[in-house]
Amino acid sequence: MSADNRNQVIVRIAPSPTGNLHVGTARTALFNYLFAKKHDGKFLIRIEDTDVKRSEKKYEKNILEGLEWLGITSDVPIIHQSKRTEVYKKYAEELIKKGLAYEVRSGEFQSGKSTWIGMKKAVILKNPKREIVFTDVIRGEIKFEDTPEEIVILKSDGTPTYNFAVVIDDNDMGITHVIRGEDHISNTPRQIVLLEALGFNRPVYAHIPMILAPDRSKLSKRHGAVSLLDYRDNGYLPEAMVNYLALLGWNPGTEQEIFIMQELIEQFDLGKIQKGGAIFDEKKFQWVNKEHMKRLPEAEQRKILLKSIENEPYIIGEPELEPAKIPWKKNSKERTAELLEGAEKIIEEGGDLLAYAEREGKGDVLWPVRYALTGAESSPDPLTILEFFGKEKSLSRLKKAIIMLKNEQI
RNA sequence: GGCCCUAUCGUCUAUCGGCUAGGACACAGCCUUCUCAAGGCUGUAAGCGGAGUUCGAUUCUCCGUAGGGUCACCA
Repeated sequence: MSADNRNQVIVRIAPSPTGNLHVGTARTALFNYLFAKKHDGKFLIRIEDTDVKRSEKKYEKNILEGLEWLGITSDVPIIHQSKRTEVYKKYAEELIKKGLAYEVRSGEFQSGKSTWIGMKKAVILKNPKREIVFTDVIRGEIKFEDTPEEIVILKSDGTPTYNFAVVIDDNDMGITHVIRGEDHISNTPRQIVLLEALGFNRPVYAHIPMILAPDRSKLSKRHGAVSLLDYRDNGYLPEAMVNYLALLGWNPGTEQEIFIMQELIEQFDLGKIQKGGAIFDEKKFQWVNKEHMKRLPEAEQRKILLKSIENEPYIIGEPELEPAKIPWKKNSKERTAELLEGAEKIIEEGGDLLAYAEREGKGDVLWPVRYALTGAESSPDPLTILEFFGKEKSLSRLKKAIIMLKNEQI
């Protein structure tokens, strides 16, 4: 490990604004954030927007909004690579002067598939093939047989290539630990080549495993919500997302499963990160969300509950009732009709339905009322639905159920 | 295909050579008349294969197998 422990820890998340914030990126950001806070270091956000064709402001906005939703914010103003073009050029010129790099007209560059662009020149670093070895905090020693003989550092349009920009920025910003996705392992040797050419120090590397789809393939749009803010829009708690994401690929070695951010910061340990990829399990995430929900004040829970049923089919459309399902357990249709009529009266008068249910038998009253209102096997409790619908809509649904029961009796 | 990474219940994982392999989610069954969600209890379920090291391997080494990543003037 080459980092100097006396120095303050500085880490970063470096997303490129070419799509919405992905759960994988969010977790990488979280691990960086936890590590920084744990060691009283700094966490910063750098937008890698050197690809002008694919970068869009709306994606940048989405990414920043998603991170903020999770409570992950940059300790310094957000950096944009697109504003640092001159810096990269200067370093490239330096390399040319030292004889380590050379300019080439696009047509002369043979190993790329690209066709010719114009009269501008790209800059390429010369590199003797050699073995590169580095230490990864999570995986130990990683050895690469060789490195490419030519590495493009400046594109013909004057913008830096990814690897070049990363190495320069990480150095200029004093990044001590590069914590990123496993998909960057194969970039590491060429970044080391570049950083050595520039005379920089190596950061400590930690490559965290990927988040996988249920079929162990790469997580993508066809697997449902991979955009982080979709979860927010579906009513999930940011605390739950932080908790679940942290547990995907990491655990403190105890049996604790529910954490708040502060606890994660205290217990986080890079060395305890898993090596293999992990599947994002929607079901377990829901459970984590539920656990966090329980910790909320009741009024808050109720608000979220009401919002979450907004789009249920039984709320939007008319429920289709099955007469046989209206009575509670073994209760008779006649008795159930009576009780529903009783409930109807109470609702009309604005009386206390719960008190009525307690008098007549909770299940016998509450089940048919709830079922009459929703037609669903499971839903929030009838009192909540009642509040949601209001008197008029509730009464009309109750009447339908009563008529249905009576017709059945004949 | 080359290079690289990985491999414990269906899923997330514990185990840092001694295991009757533990927990959680999911699933199944039972209980709970404060409806449903919930809650409680119980149960089913795992060390990829083959060598080696060792008194002893899930744990260490090698080979195989499988999965993943990466091979751009994208990031």
